[in-house]
Amino acid sequence: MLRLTKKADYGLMALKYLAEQTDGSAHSAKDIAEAYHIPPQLLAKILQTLAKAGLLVSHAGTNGGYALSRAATEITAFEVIRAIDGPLFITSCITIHGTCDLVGHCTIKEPLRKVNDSIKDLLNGICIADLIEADAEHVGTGAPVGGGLVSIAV
Amino acid sequence: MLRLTKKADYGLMALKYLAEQTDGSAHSAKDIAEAYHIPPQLLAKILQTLAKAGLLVSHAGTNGGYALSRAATEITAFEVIRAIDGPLFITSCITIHGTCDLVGHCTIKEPLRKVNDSIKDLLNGICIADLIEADAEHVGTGAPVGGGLVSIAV
DNA sequence: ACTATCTAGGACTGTTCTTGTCGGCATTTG
DNA sequence: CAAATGCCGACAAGAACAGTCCTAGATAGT
Repeated sequence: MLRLTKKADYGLMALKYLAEQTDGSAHSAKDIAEAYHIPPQLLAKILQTLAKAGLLVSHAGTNGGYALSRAATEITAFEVIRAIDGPLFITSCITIHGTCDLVGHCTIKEPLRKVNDSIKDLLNGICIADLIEADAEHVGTGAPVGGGLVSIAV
Repeated sequence: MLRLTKKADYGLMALKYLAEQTDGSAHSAKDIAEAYHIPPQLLAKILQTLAKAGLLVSHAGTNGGYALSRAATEITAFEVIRAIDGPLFITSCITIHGTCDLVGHCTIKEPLRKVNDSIKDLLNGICIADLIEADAEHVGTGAPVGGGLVSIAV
């Protein structure tokens, strides 16, 4: 639970891949899929979604493919996840309609909304470029995420 | 996505309910279920799980029921979620075995592990008592969660 | 001792989500 | 035109989730 879908995983990997390519040319879904052993057709879908969300620019035809629409420092993990997996709601109480199955009975909606926002902030503080510098001590670059990136035993 | 299950929701609500009762007596699954219009048998299961996890103490028999095993300030949201939904892994790369479907290919495992830990910290900084003071400005009490509990448009 | 009330826990079912595949169509390059 | 590539909708298998049902054991009150 509290799990990203594989699609979001794949999407992040693909974005990272594109961010690492500095030649400026487009890279096809097939190329990326092969690089990471991801089902090509599935990745194709994901890239299409990301393109529609404006995170990628696409170019059809021979030698076509995808490229980042912005600098890798300007695309956040939150945008990617949101584009692929949809709006982020950690609880069923927080829906698009703002209503809850348990209207009037749910007592944890507000507290959880704050948690929800905190996670959003967290993900918003991480950009694609950060994924590349995986060895850096910090995760966030801009957001006030706080220092406590301590591993807690599961 | 990045969603708590309803069970975890229900569990949190039930814990909050129990934390609000100051009479010290036990409260049955049925009582709580009725208070929140939750399917009684489902809540019963959840409470059993929480009892097995040591977060609740149970008492069978007439006038039996459940009570918190510790102070509401000593039970974190993370414990509840972990007890009900299992270990927290935001990505399939981070598993119990530590292995990834894409062994050797997955490039985002380490960055995401940090995010994972951050979310754990966040949830560990929230206790049942915090759910009650829903109007307080802050969410966390102990963890260095950072100030940015800003709502970001979804 | 009997009964009502409660927890404990297994089995099962229907629904939804996730993952992945297939097939057809549009666009661009050579 | 043909090959490469993106675009899009439909579909299917499997897993996860939500919820129900039934039975057994424990306890308090009478």
